[in-house]
Amino acid sequence: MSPSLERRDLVHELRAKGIRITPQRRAVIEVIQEVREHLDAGSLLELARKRHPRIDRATIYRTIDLLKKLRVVDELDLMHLEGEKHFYEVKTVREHIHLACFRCGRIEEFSSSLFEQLKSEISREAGFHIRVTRLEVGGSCQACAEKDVQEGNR
Amino acid sequence: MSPSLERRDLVHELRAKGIRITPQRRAVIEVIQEVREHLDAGSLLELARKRHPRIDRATIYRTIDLLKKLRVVDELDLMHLEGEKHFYEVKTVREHIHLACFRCGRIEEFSSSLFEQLKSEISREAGFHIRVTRLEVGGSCQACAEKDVQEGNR
DNA sequence: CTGATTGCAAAGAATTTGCACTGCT
DNA sequence: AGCAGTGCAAATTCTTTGCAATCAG
Repeated sequence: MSPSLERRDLVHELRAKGIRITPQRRAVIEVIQEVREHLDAGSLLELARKRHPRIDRATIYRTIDLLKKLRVVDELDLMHLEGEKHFYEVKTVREHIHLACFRCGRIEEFSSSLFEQLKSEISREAGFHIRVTRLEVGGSCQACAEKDVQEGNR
Repeated sequence: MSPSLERRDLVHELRAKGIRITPQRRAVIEVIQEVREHLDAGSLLELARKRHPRIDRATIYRTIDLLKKLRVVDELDLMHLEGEKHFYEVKTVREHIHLACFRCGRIEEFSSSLFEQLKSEISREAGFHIRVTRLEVGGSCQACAEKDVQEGNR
């Protein structure tokens, strides 16, 4: 129920920026901050409704849009493991990579200084001003890779 | 009109694998091989119809699926610059990164040995067996980054 | 010949929009 | 009080599916 320690208090942060905080927005923001899994719009709606029962789908999407524009959340596709939904997570200090297992569906997170180096290289060599990056990797997680071998898949 | 030199002849490659080559599939494959831009299902349909006028939307999607499963094409989101379409490209020897400019919409490609190193690191350290990766970067391309500064955006 | 592939039409999933009403600051 | 934000319902966009007819090998 309490926000994880390493995460900032988004509600205050946004209010300080002059963003209007409605109960609906508060509900969405709290859910997205407190739930560790990656949420799609549907589950976000479901969870936000526990706090603010009359909240509508449209408000969820509008709030997500707002948070994306403010750059406080990242949008993920997670390799479209389950349809074409998008998933959302609060931006972390260090960006991380998502490893999606096609076999068991688990999502692992991975971060690496090589990724940071790669991003600097991109800015430097392509003269590209990076606002957001998304690195998704699909394949088999360790456990499933072993099963693949046993079963002769690969 | 002629396929670019560095690309293999997919039709023969697939037939060798026992894949049935229909005129519809041939049309889709030829288009995807010959056109340099990233195509979404809609433009793929339009272009494939020039070769095989009665081809249907469903066949496009089914063929894309087939090619994805055979791992001869990659699916891209290109940062959802224009809606939620997906884009397709024939897999290249070396995977590359797509840089999407939010301002002018241009897509640049970038490849780097750091990316290859990062992928090895992921397999090694996470024990993850990588099948496909997608690295997309959004921001401002060189030209637009300059305009951003001039206009005080940033 | 025969099962894989296709076109068609309809359904489905995710997201967006127009508009009158509500409520934050 | 004023205007940004909301709920509702309908619309849009992209993709998938069921089924009878067709065709590649």
